[in-house]
Amino acid sequence: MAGSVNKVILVGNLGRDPEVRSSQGGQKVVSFGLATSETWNDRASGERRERTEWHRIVIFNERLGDVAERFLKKGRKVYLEGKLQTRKWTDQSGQEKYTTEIVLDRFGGDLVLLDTNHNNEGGQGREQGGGAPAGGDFGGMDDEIPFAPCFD
Amino acid sequence: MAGSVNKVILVGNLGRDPEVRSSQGGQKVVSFGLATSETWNDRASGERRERTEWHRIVIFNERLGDVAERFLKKGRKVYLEGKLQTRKWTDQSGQEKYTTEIVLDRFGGDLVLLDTNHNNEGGQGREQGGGAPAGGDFGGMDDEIPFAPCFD
Amino acid sequence: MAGSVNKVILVGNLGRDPEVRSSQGGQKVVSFGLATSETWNDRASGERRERTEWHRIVIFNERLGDVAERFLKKGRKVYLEGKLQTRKWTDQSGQEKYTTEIVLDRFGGDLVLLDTNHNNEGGQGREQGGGAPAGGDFGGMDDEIPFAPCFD
Amino acid sequence: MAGSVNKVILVGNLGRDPEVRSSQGGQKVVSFGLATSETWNDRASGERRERTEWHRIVIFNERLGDVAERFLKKGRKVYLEGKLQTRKWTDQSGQEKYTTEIVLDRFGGDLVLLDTNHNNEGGQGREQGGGAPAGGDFGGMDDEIPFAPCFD
DNA sequence: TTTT
DNA sequence: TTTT
Repeated sequence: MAGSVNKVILVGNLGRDPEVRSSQGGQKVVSFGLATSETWNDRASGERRERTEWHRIVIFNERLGDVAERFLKKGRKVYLEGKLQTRKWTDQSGQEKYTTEIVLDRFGGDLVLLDTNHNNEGGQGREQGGGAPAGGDFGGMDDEIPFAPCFD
Repeated sequence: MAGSVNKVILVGNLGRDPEVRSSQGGQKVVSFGLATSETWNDRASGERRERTEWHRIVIFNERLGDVAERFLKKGRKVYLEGKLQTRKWTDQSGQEKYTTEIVLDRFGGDLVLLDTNHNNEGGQGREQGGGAPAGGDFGGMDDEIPFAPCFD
Repeated sequence: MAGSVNKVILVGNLGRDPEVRSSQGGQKVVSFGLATSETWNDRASGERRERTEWHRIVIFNERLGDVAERFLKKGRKVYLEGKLQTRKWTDQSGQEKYTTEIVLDRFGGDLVLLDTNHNNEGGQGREQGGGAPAGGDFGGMDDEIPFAPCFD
Repeated sequence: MAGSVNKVILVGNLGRDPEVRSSQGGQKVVSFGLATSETWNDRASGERRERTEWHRIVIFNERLGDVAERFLKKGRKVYLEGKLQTRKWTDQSGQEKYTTEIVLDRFGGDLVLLDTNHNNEGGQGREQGGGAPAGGDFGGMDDEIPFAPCFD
């Protein structure tokens, strides 16, 4: 189809430790559920509302699967890039069902750990705080750059 | 869950003309199926392979719904940004089913037409589409999936 | 130009506290430098290398500017969505210069705080750990969903 | 800085045919200017306004460079994914300057052609472009900007 | 420089 | 159902 894009970008938290399995071809496959949530004020009642969305993540990509297996744990926050894929399957009663997953495979995908200072259950293993980058100016860029004008 | 992101970016082609309905609240809702495809060379056979993925798009956003209703037609290519949302519903036999949709609502979403010079076979710049098929089953997905409810 | 997209997605750390100013129109404008970094193994030497990139962020969007002013601090990690914009300006010696910024304005942009448990310098104000979502299954999705097959 | 993301997503049109050069290491490098534009209604006057933004694209990625060299031409519309990178260079008068580019390299990037049926004025499906202008000044930006060095 |  |  000459040019299409299928991309999902998520930042969320793992609901459980990842599951690691092997595909038919002996390839490692890592999967987990990832939660995102959004909050808003209900228009009618004015009440604060929240909705959590669960996403099925499936990693066929070798390198990213290794990262996931080693570093991802229940509760950790992660940035993730993949593609949408819907599979058909048949349940025990013979019913056809569809499941949509976010897939990271050899053709694409990305995985970035966002909370390296994650305290474990035990509480020790705390890493040093803050992700403050060294330096901290505008990267050596000219300080005399004038204030950004306002368009419109 | 302080800080999550749920974003889908698609470039694909509409399988049919959009369907326009009204939600319980009288709000316009526009929906359609969008196809993306990827091609690759099979590792074993070396053959060229292709896989088409169908996405259910649901637009609650007023402005984008208007754009979709007026300009989107079967076959047109579009860039689209939304969020993933999975709904549970019950079919006629009482079976619970889940459907994942890409939602554009008042909290976000984007829609960009990519082929404004859409020429048909005839070539004379006629906007195509014709008798928009009443159906709209979204890629073989169950046709009895109920109308997407409106959140908020 | 019938259909274009200009989008930047960054996850990085603030180099300094945000600066807050007012535009000509009395509108609040918040700006800061954001650092991203990438690491890789040098092909020749095999050494681990790192490169930090600094981005100039400018927020014209009212709501997001408020969020930035109240919650963003030096060192904090943030997910951010904006567009690229290059401005021409003239320095004191009359030289023309160009600066590229990531702009969040009333037409778009997003800002998500990623480290709510950020320890401040003083160390107090620590919030409770972990962003582990409640529940933690695949969101009520059917547990009998079979293992994802491997494509290709 | 444990975990950062630097991603640019653009859909735009090439201002000229791509330039192809070789880096110090003999690697092919393809570059071009890409235009995006946005239109809006001015709040005060109500007038329709348009702003075009020019982006410098630099492709170090071998596979994508080949695609760009073979298929991209002046005027073509393309979806493109890369990362932001700002380079410092010194002009002939010894002035330090900075240039921000969107880079696609071996670590990432994507390129999708969006108008394969690109018809020229003549209409007979001829790929356009003609005598690719030797210039290539990227949106009025300084023509003396030196060739982008190759990292790694 | 593109495009509508 | 689209598209090449």
